[in-house]
Amino acid sequence: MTDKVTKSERTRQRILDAAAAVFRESGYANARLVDIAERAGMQTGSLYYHFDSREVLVEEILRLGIEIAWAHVRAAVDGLGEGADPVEKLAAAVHAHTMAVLEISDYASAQTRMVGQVPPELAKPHYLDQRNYGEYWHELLLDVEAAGRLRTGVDIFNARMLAFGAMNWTSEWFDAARGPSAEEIADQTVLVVLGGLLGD
Amino acid sequence: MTDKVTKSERTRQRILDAAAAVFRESGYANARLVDIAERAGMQTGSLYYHFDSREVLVEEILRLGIEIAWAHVRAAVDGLGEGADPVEKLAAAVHAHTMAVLEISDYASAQTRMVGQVPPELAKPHYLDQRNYGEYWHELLLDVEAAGRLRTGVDIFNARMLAFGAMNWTSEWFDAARGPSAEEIADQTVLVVLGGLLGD
DNA sequence: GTCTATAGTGCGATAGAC
DNA sequence: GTCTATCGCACTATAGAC
Repeated sequence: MTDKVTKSERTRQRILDAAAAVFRESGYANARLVDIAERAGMQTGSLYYHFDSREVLVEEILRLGIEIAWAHVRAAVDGLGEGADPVEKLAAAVHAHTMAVLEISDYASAQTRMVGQVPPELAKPHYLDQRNYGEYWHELLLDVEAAGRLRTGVDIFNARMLAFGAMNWTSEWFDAARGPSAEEIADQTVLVVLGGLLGD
Repeated sequence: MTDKVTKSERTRQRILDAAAAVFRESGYANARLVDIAERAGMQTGSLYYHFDSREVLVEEILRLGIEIAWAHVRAAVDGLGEGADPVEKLAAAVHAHTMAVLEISDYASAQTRMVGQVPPELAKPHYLDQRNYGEYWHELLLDVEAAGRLRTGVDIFNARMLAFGAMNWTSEWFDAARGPSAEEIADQTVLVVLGGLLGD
């Protein structure tokens, strides 16, 4: 009847955090369990007390990556209030998603990096998460379209995918040590993506 | 004194083509030499007569991927004539690069897919190719800027990277079997990317 | 040049002590 | 729960026949 988390649960979380960081950094192919274990402060074999396989670790991170990014996006959009301008909502969403990928969450970053690399058996259970998150964005864009602000001739599906490309690719070229900050990149992404999708 | 290519050279080319197709399809991690050999119509061990290792195969494909995409882009841009509008040149470049990635070349597609997945030792020799191609795009954008057509407040480096994101990510969602054709996607990419980078 | 057979290796996974 | 030790597999890579 206490809400204190068990030691096991905390360790499990520590492993997940370590795995997200390692997968973010090394990608799906090059991340080894020994790296994850080391970062979590234990031996490789010990991981198996908490997770059945490398695969379930990957699945969990993919799932949480979308969940966390989505939560940040939704918070930013909802923070504008119910009747906000659809264009402002879209801007908030682009900014929040980009920040989640670049700086806020190793999970979100690892998800975008890994999603195109994992074998089909692992990708398949993840499709539903992607669909749901995509559906959320689809509705943001439908509102923009209904307001007559979508660029003429642009299909709403293509628009979404091109926007995701610009946003998700930022993690490929963002370098925390040099160059523009995450915040700057997120601002620029808003500018360019909205410029691309809106107006005429 | 004949320009007839040797059998060995043709076989080497066949292996490269097979490898580009397999790497494009499966990504760096999941592409096995046995898949490549099978597609090239030989046994795994036979590959080693032509290539010293899997690594050099990957390096070659990364290099050729940029080379081929670049050649298509340059041809499209040059086809407009010397004094063409910088904006038209950019549009031609975006269209050509996207088409190269989506449909024209397994090498170009494999390059964009693998470049973020390969271990650092393999990525490093590839940096120079990326730099040179990036420099070409940088100059295209400088001309757009000089013509006063670049969107106010957009940094030219960020602009380039965001454009590459939109273009390269298309291969993640393009499905030749269903949905919009490569040509349609390339057209839409031109519309959105130019909308994002230009005007105000 | 290509084959078959096999050596070598890196890493995920398991077993059993503590 | 975590450790050490080791198994087993899936590859890459090599050797030698043809």
